[in-house]
Amino acid sequence: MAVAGSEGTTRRRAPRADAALNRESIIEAASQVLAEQGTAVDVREIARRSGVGMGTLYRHFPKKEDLVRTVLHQDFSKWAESAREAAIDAKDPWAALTDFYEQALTGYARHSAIMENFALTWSDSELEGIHQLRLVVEELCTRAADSLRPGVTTDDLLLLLVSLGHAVQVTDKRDSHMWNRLLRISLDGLRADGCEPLPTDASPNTRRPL
Amino acid sequence: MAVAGSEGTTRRRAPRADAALNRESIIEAASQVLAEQGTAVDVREIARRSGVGMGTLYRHFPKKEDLVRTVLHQDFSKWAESAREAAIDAKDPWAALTDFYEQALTGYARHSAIMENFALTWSDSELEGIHQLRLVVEELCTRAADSLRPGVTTDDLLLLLVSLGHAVQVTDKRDSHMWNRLLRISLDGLRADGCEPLPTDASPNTRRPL
Amino acid sequence: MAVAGSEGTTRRRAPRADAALNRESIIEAASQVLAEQGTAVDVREIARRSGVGMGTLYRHFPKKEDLVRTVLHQDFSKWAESAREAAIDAKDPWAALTDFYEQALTGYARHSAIMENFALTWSDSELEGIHQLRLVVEELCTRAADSLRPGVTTDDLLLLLVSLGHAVQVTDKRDSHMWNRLLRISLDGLRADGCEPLPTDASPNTRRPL
Amino acid sequence: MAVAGSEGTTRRRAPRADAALNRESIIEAASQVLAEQGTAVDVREIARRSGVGMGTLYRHFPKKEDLVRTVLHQDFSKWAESAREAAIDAKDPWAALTDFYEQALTGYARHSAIMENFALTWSDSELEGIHQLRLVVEELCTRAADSLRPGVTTDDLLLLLVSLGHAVQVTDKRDSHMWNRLLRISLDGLRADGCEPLPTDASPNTRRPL
DNA sequence: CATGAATGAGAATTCATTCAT
DNA sequence: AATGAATGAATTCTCATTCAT
Repeated sequence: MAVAGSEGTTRRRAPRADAALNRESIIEAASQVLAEQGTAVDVREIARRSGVGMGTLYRHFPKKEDLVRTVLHQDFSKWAESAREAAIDAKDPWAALTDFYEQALTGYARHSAIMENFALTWSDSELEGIHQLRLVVEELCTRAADSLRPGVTTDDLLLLLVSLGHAVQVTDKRDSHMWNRLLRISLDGLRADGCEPLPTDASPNTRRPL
Repeated sequence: MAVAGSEGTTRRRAPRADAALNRESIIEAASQVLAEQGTAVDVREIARRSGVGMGTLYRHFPKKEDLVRTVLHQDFSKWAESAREAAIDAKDPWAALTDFYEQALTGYARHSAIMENFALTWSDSELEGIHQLRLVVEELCTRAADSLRPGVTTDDLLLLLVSLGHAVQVTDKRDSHMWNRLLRISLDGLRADGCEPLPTDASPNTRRPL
Repeated sequence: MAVAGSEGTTRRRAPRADAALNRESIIEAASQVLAEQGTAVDVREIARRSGVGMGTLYRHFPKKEDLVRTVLHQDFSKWAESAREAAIDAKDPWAALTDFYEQALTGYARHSAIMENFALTWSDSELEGIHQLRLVVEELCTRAADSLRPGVTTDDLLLLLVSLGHAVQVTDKRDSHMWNRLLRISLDGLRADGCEPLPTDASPNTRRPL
Repeated sequence: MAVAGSEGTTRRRAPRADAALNRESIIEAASQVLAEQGTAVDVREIARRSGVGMGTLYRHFPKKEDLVRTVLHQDFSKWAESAREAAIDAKDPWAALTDFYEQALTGYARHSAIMENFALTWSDSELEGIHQLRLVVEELCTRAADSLRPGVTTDDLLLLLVSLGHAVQVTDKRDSHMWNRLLRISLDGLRADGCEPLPTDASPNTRRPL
């Protein structure tokens, strides 16, 4: 296995003794597998797909969690970046926001491990990648402030992303119809048009204020 | 084990009285544990908490799945019922809808296994309990038709519940603030006020139609 | 369960507190079950079929083995008796022998536990029932001495019974054809007609004596 | 476990050399244990005797049945081969047949799992090894046709092997005397000498035809 | 430094036997 | 004395991590 120059199952193996290439192979394979199956994957599946042995994998990442963290860091960053780019091209702040959600939900919401982890850590941003995402949202929030109903915060937008991301995962892969409707609904709810402001501070559990 | 007079975590060891008590202990413990940890729990943890031996547990529920199904069935039904009751007392159809969401999200959205299962099966209602929930939502949807923006379906409302349910799980237990804001946003997005209708049929992946 | 006068699954339950009846129920159920499934049966299956509780069963037979031994004792005796009776009616000693085998193989060779145990203990007759069977065979052997090739012993005839009994178990229940052919072959091999005698004493591992 | 330098029951722990050695250890240990105890063995016993951990065993054989099948396949083939070789050297077709039985019964009839499986599958030859054995018997049957009483089939000879194999298992290991006598008897019954033919086709349950 | 085989602590399930009622 | 629920050790199989080569 891992014959120099030949091709295993998926990835190419370091043709020479360059550890960095191996590391990349592992991360790439792990990203795929984590996206497909979430963090509960068997480490051996990752080793298999990356074309390296278990020993090599564990040399680079002494614990499964180390590898997972690394991959999530990277994938979160890619996610943030792709969504940010989608937002940049928009003609106005509101379009930027909607394009951001479109892209974020289309591109990465099927990444099981991403969503799994996003759900757990969106608020404390322990992962660098999540922090980036938060920064993007923060900027969008600021820029679209005029179109947004008053009181909407970055955390609101992030939680909405978590929430819709889950809706995406839960609906049929070939049918973006369902979650798109939900997105439309939510975005309309975020609009300034005639809606009363959201409460600015802590007033938990309040029923509708009328 | 199950020392007389002492108290385990939850129930008494039911010195013998009736097996029904044990069965209840098991279900109750399982409900707790499933709520906390989802369906991936170790069966032994359930046995431990209910104060019974493995054999007893397996006498009542020959397969782990039997126990899980029983608990989910029961908890889904309780969920549907509690949410329905909250809706009944409302003064108008719209209030019924909002109260329904309030209650549904407050009461059970922390139940990991419930949400886990809801996410997987909300659309096919294989579980009796989910079917009940769907019926409730269906009725609410019909009754609030005037207040809802045109085109909103039962499936939309259910997916919204899945989605917000996840948001609840993801936010701090002692702070309903965050998800409540999201609920407000979503409900406003569902309102008829000046919003264009949602597309009635298949028009997937459309950006905002304007 | 075990309602007086009513009928459970198979057996009747002791209508009054007569332990002897219970004991009989247990033995009869055990006999059935052991015949069907061999000694590896679940004790609960026996309790179920006999209509008594586990406690009662274990009161009568403190160990599974006690019950098994009792049943085997009884069934071996019945076996010996039925085979002996078949032999008694025969018109001559040789016919007695063949009728004995016919009956022995037809009647009990499907009794899994019997055959299982017969295989293990045929030579030391630890069980009373096996001893009876041996006595029957001994007598048949003596009476048919003239028709049997010289040197054939009771042990030969018993081992043949073990051996053919296995053949019966191994062949299709509805086709006695196969094992009947084997029986014919073996019986012919036992006949005096022109065959040299079997070695009288210990000459183990000898190839054909020429 | 598997202390270097010490010796378990059978093999060395194969310090690493090659997994093939371990695989062999496992198969060899399994063969022994299966021979001794039949297919109901505890997998751990096999792991213990081969000096490997459970994980190793399960790496090589993902299911208990895989291991059992592998061992049975191999041992059946060895059996068929050894018996066939014994038959080849014989001076005439009849001697070939008797030598075949001698060898078949001497070599493998103590192998519990072999006989267990042979009993279950002798007629449908699902296992490759059994098929080989059947082919050998078929050839012997054809070649010895002149010496055999008319009507004897391959199935008769196979069932006889099953039957005598059981007799071997049932008799004392150090005394081949007993089953050898039975073999002599059966072989004589198979001879053409003055015996009426066996019924060619279906005439089940017939008593002696006279 | 790479490899992938080996490890062994779990996790689900079964069943002889005990014991509270 | 009868009941059948409760017990828990034993059994098959999995997977993160280590280690010999």
